[in-house]
Amino acid sequence: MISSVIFYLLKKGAHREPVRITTGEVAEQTGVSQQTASRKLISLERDGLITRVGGKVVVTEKAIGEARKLLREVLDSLEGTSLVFNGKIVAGIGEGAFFVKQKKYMQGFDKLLCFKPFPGTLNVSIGENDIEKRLQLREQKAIIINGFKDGKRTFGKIASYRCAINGIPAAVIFPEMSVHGLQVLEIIAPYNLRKKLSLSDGSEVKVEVTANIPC
Amino acid sequence: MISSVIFYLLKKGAHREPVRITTGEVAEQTGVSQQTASRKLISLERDGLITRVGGKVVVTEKAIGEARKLLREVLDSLEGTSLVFNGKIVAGIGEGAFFVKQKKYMQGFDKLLCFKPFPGTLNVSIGENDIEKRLQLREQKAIIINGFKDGKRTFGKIASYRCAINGIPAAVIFPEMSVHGLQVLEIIAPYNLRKKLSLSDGSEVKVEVTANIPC
DNA sequence: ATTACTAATTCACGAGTAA
DNA sequence: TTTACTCGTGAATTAGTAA
Repeated sequence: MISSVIFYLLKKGAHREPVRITTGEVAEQTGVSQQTASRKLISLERDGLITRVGGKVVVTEKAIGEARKLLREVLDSLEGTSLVFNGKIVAGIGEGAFFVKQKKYMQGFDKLLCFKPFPGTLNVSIGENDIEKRLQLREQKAIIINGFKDGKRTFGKIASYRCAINGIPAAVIFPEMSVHGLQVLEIIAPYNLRKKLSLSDGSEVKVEVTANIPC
Repeated sequence: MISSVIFYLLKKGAHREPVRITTGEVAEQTGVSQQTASRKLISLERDGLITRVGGKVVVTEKAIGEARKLLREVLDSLEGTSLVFNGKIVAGIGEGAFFVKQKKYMQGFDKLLCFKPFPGTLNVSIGENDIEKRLQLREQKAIIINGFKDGKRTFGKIASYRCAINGIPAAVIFPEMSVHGLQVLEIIAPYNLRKKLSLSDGSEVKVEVTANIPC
């Protein structure tokens, strides 16, 4: 478990190289006695979170990974995450509109994204370089629009994130059962974006996705 | 003191609005009993880190500030901080060269920045918009080159950060007793940057400063 | 100087439970 | 349901100290 002792060691740069750190110093900085600091370092070492050689301390990869994950999660929630994609408009097959129009989805969008989308999706093909960012995005906490059943057909849930396309508020959606691969972002907005932004197939657009930010 | 309970609350977005969070939930997520979670929330409330109204929890500004500070510090150390300045070359008064040439400083640069600088400084005037970033930079942990006394004269310490100017490794220095204001960044590098980058007064350059990153 | 053991102590914990 | 009280227990902490 990542403790304040690990945070202190990381602040000291003990993840890059062995750093001379005494138990007394840790004690003072984390508000415990020297003996407790000693015990904590021993137990961190036993748990494989640090290694010690000759009074110098190194934080292990394991601990670095855990710490980074925790910090990222909290900081993303605290400050939001912004990812910018550059892409080009590509033609859809009209399938998007059918899904977006579904009443239950509409209700979900209105409630969770705070707008009623225009019945249609704008497909943006992102560059090779942005695929990595796309994967990063999917690690962010999404706004989930629940799926539902409609007699014969099942409509899966939709993960979404608020975004701005060329500065206009919108949302990027990742339907559970998407027909699109990693290359295409599906965008919905309160209006017909093609008209509003005068877009046609091949137009270049900038999509700035902001995760972990409220309406 | 910022605890894992605060982190959990922040992940839940309890810094933006009151969030319904039960003691049982906190207990489960932080690996303690419901009773302990209850006690911890009570003590957080007593310490003014959270407030509770009708089962909903909000994290106070005080706690948010502390958490942000801690997270930033650790994350900066872990991942380094990168700040990009755009600026223009301006003429110096030759004073920089005199200081940089001092043997003691030279030794310090070589040891801490891992290069022997060309005896001269390149002055980059940054835009209005970048002043804020400059202040941000000075909050980062600097590489400190110690000052010294030379009989009559006192040479103050120099704070420095590694950087890349138009992609070339260099360092930006902030002498304790600088003649420059907030507008000008002083750059040193292993070579004559004016020649190497074919710069003249007024040339536009990009300076990417990377703090908290080793040589 | 620093580390970490043992012994004494405390105070944090979970169980049980009332509201 | 959830919260938070009391109480008994022991794990975690500090003091003292040896190495």
